[in-house]
Amino acid sequence: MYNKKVRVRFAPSPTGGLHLGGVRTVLYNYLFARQHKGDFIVRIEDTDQSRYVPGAEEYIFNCLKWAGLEPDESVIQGGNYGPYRQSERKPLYRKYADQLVADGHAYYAFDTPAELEKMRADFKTEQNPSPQYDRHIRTKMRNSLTLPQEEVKALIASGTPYVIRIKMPEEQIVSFTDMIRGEVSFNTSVIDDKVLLKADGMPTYHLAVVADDYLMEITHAFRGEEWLPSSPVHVLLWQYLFGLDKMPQWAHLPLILGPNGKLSKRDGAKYGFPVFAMNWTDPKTNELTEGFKEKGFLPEAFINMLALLGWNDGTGQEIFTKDELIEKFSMKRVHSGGAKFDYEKAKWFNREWIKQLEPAKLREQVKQVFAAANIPAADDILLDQVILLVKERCDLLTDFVEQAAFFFRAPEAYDLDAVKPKWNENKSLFFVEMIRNFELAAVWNATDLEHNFKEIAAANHLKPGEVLLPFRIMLVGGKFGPHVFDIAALLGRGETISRIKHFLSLL
RNA sequence: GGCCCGUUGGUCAAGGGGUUAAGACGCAUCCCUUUCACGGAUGAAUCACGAGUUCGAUUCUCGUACGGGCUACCA
Repeated sequence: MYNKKVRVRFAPSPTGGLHLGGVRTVLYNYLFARQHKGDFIVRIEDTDQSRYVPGAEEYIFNCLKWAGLEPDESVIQGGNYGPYRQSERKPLYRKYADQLVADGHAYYAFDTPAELEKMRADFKTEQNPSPQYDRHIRTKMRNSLTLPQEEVKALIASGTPYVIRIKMPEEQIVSFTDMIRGEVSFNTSVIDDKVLLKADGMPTYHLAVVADDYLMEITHAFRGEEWLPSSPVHVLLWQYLFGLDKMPQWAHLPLILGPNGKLSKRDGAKYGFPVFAMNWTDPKTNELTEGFKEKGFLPEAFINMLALLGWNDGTGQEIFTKDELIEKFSMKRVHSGGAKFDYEKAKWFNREWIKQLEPAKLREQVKQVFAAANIPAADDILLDQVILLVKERCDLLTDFVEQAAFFFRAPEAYDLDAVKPKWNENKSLFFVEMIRNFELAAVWNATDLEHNFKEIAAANHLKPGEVLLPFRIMLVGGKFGPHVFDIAALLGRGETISRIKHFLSLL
């Protein structure tokens, strides 16, 4: 299908938590690479040194590892196209910027931040609330287009800080074919002269993404829709530097929206659902933002849910394994419109995955959740039986605590209100007799337990319903859980009897 | 303000000239279950609006409205 080996990249900026949309971008990259037997690269876009956040890079890789979307090449795996951190590639970019200047596609600009600020203030009107450094303004600024050549040379020689800006051509239509939305075009007259190389010698995203995609032989570039407005800059740079025929195919992914528009970090706290893949603690403020992992999501469910947020295979199938996604994913079937994230649906995906996964596949994750809640569950065989019994009533892995804690320790509280009002001497006598019966029972399984229980109830002129709920509360503490005799069977004779005795003493 | 992208039930969405406009989540009712769930059944609920093209537009074109994104020496 493609004559070159497919190479895609995810290029995060390590400035904080990894958001839903980011993981979905990773996913689509990953699926596309796997489907085409290509390479998936992670390149760290850390050209803004002022936004450096310690730990963010490591955090991103931890998230990818958890989600099962690990790259083939990155700062971790290495590769033949390194370094994979743009800050370490700094010397590479300058020559491209210089070449653009030499070819007349870019120029030096000496305006200080204060001067730029003044420009924006001076030219700001109601009609134009955010003036651009564009073809009109650049004639009024201090740059190599307006200054005499000697002065430019002198300024550079004296070490005056400067940036290199692209010189946007006039009245040119720049267009390209986006894999998701078809042909997209822009008029260069309304685009400003973006900075390509900053005063500190670092490239901006615009230069870096083009140079690195070229150097790393990227064939397909997928990124969020928020990049669409700057894509003409990138197309022009490709044209000037490397030729349009070498440019990767672009796909601008639709945005994932929150309940009130763009999904922001704050939405998580506000609406009670996570936005990050994993817990993220801001090193400056120490503020913790909860992640899907810690909230109790399975990675299988998480990527399944993300894959369907903007894509579907057209058949109505919603539950997909990673391998199925690799086989069936298609960029052409990705929606062009943004999708509002629905936490209820996300939980449904998780519930489906919990239901269909074998207890052994759930065991380690349930153990972690139990450990965090101080629930002693050392016996794997017992744990697997418990998981099997309760998993269909769990949306999240953390629900296992509530649903299964009573298997491992006696209830801390009892729903006495559900029992007391209807309690009587007859019921007390029944349970005393049940204790005797349990003590003498030859076998201990759910079927026989239930049989005996009902028989004795009948002999005591009690309807099963009158004593079933009290029995449940004795064992569980509340009105929930699997079939009560399954619980008793798993709890064992000693524990069952002891819980009945304890409860009777409370009445 | 300008530019760009988008718009099928509350949400995710199939369908791309003629359909009773799929399906899923959620919601409601019922069945199953002497708990809570699972499961099953049923139901309410959708083509933003206006023109045009056409014998016929949810589907194609153009406007309008609405939503979103971008508009930094951030990515």
